[in-house]
Amino acid sequence: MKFEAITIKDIAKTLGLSTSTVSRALRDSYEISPETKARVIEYAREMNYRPNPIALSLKEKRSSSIGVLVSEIANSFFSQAINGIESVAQQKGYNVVIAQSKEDFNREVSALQYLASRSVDGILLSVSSETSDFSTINGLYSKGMPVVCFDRVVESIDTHKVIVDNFMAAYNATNHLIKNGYKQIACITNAALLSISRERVEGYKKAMTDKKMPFDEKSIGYCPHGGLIYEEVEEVMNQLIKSKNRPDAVIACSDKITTNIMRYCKLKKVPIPDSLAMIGFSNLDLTELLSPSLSVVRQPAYEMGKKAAELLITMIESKRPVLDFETVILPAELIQRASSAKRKMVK
Amino acid sequence: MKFEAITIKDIAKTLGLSTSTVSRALRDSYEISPETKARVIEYAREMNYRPNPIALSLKEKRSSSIGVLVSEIANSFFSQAINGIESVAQQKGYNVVIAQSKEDFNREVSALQYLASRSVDGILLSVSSETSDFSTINGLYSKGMPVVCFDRVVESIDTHKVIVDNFMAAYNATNHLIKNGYKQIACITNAALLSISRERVEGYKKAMTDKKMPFDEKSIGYCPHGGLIYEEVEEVMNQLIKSKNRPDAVIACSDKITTNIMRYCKLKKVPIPDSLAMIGFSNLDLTELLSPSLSVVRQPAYEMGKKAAELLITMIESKRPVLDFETVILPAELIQRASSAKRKMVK
DNA sequence: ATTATTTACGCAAACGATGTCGGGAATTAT
DNA sequence: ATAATTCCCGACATCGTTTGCGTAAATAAT
Repeated sequence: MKFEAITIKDIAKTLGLSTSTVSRALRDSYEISPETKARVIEYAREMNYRPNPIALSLKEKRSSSIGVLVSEIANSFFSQAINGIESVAQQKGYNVVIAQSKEDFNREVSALQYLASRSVDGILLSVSSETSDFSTINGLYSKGMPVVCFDRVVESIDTHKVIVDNFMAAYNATNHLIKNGYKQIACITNAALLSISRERVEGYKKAMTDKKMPFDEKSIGYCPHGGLIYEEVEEVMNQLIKSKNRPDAVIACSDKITTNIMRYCKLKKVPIPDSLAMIGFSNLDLTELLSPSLSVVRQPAYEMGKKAAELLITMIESKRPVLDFETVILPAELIQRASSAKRKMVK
Repeated sequence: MKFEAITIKDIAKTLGLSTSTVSRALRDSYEISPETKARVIEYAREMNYRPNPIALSLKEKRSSSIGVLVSEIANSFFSQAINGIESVAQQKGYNVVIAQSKEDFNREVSALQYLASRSVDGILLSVSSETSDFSTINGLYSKGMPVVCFDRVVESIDTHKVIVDNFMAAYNATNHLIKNGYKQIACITNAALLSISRERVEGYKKAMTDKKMPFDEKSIGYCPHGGLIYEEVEEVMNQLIKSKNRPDAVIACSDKITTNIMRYCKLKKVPIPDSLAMIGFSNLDLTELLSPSLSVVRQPAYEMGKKAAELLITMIESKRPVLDFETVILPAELIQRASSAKRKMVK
C-alpha cells in the first residue's frame, strides 16, 4: 500500500510546462508571467500540492527536524519538556523526532546513531543514567552536529546547556526538612555519575554540613536505573530503614524515585510524615492529591524544553560555528505540603 | 552550523572507484571482487559511513517512519500507548514522529497535512475531541495513506481500529457503583461526539436502566476539551452538585477529567467517597497513592499502542490494498479502591 | 532597419543512493 | 587462433525540487 502525492512534474505535464517554470511560479518568481503563475497556482491548490519535504531535505542538506532523546516519555518531567520543545519547533517550522533510551546505554547509542545520519538537523539530549561513555555524542558533536543538553548534561562537551539549579533545589529542600525539625535526613538519588545526581547530592551535603547535621555516605542511596524499577528503590529503602541511623526524613531526587518511595511507604505501612517525612523532585500535577499531599521540588520542565529548543535552533541556523555557549540555569520551585510538615515532638 | 556526513561519493573518490561499485560492495553484491569489497567495507567502517536515509527515502518512496497523532503527550494513557508503538516501530525498523493536537481541530489538520506530505509511511491516529469534520483524514486515506485509528476512532473510515471495550468498561464501572449502594450516579465524559464518549455513555446508560436506576440527560456532563481545562470540569461539577438530584457518585470517563474532579473535590471540600463516590478512567500508575485511593478503569494502553503499530506496519508493507479490516477490542481493567467503597448508610 | 534589452520560459545539474545496461579485460571453450 | 563466456566495474538514469544559465521571441532604443 502506498501513498503517492502529486509532484511538480505532474503539474508540469498536465499544464504543458517545465518543472522549473512550475517551481518558480509556485515560489512567485518575477520571471514568470502573471497568467502562467495564476494557472499553476490554481491547479496546485486544486490538487492540494505540497512540496515533498524529503526531496527538499536532500537538496538543502537539512531536514527541518530535530531529534529529542530522553530516558522515558512516560515521565511527567520529560513529557512536559517535550511540550515546550514542540511549541518552539512548531513555531519555527521544525518537526520533532522523539527517541527514548529507557535508561539503557545501548539504546541511547543506537538512537543517537539513527538521529545522526543526517535525518535530523540537531539533537536535544538528556543522557541516560547508565551513560558514562560519551564517545558517540562527542563524535557527532565534533563532526558538527548541533547538540544542546538539558536536565542531564554531558560535562565533556562544550555546548549550550539548560539545567535547573539542582544544587540550590536540593539545598533548599534539605534545609526545609531541617527547619521542620528532622534530624536524620537521607537522600536518595539517581545513578551516581549523572550530573543531576552529583549536583543534588552536593546541595544536600552542603545544607547538612551548614547546619552541622549528622550524615555520612550511607545516608545517600543511589538508584542506577533512576528509580524506574521499583525493586531498586525498595532495596535502598530497606537498607536505610534498617540501618542504625534510621532516617526520619528523606529527600527523593527524581520523579520515579519519589513515587516509588511513596509506594514503598504505603506497602510497608510507614506513615508519612510521622515515621518518615519526605520531599521529592516531581513534576506530576497531582502531587497535592496524594496521601499525604506531597512536598515537592518542581522543575520548570516546559520552560526548559522551550529554552533548549530555542538554543538548538539558533545553533542550527547560525551561519558560522557557534563558539560562545550559554548554560541556562533555571530555578526550581519548592512546594511545601503535608509530607514534610513540622516534626511532631515525640518523647 | 551543519553536520556533513560521509557519502558514497566520498568513499568512491578516495578509493578511486565509482559510486555504483561502492554501493554494490557495501551491499555485498556478487559482481564485486572480494578484494575491492574488503577495501570498501574496511574504509566505510573506518569512516563510520551510514547511508543517508533521506536519499533512500526519495528513491524508495518511503521514509520508514510512522506518524502518531494524539491529543496530548503529557497524558499517561497516550504516553504509555506511544511506548507500545515505539517498541514495535523500533523492532521493525521504523521511526516514530509524534504530533499533538492539544484537542484543537486546526492543529490536528495541520499536523495531518505535515505528516502526510510523504514524510511518513502511515499514520496512527487518535482524533481530537473537537474533531467532527473528518475530510482531511478521509482525503489522505482515500489517496492511499495507511491509517490505523486507536482509542478515539473515526467511524467514517474503514480501516483497522484498536479500541477498548468502552461499553463494557463503563457498564462495569457503573454497576460497581450501583452494587456498592450508590443511588444517584452521574457520568462525566469527553466531548459528546467522540466515539469513546458515546460508547462509555451507552455503557453507563445500560447499567442504569438494567438496574432501574434514576437518571436523565442532566446526569451526564460533557467536557468539550476532554477535561484538559480545569474550568470546564469545575463548571460541570458545579451544575451537578447544585442540581436537584445531586449525585452521590460519579463516573469520570477520561484521565484528565478524573484528576480534575479529584482536584475539585479537594478544593471544594467534598469528601470522597462519603459525600461523593467516584471511579474514573485513568492510566496513572499512582492512583493507589491518591487520597483517597482511587478506583479506576485502567486501559491496556501499551498493548493498544503495540497492536495499532503492528496493524499499521502490516498495512504499509502489504503489496496489495488491504481490504479486510480488523477492529481489535481489548478489555479494560476495573480496579476497586477506596474512592468507591460501599456507601455508608446515612439516616 | 538594425541593435539592445527585456520577458518568459526550458535545459541541465545537483543532492545521495540504487539499479539497469553495457563494455573492456581476462579466462575458457572450440 | 578465434569465439564465447565470465568477471568487474563504470556510465547513466532515477527519485522531486531548486537554481544558474541559455535562449527564442517580443519589445524598446537607436
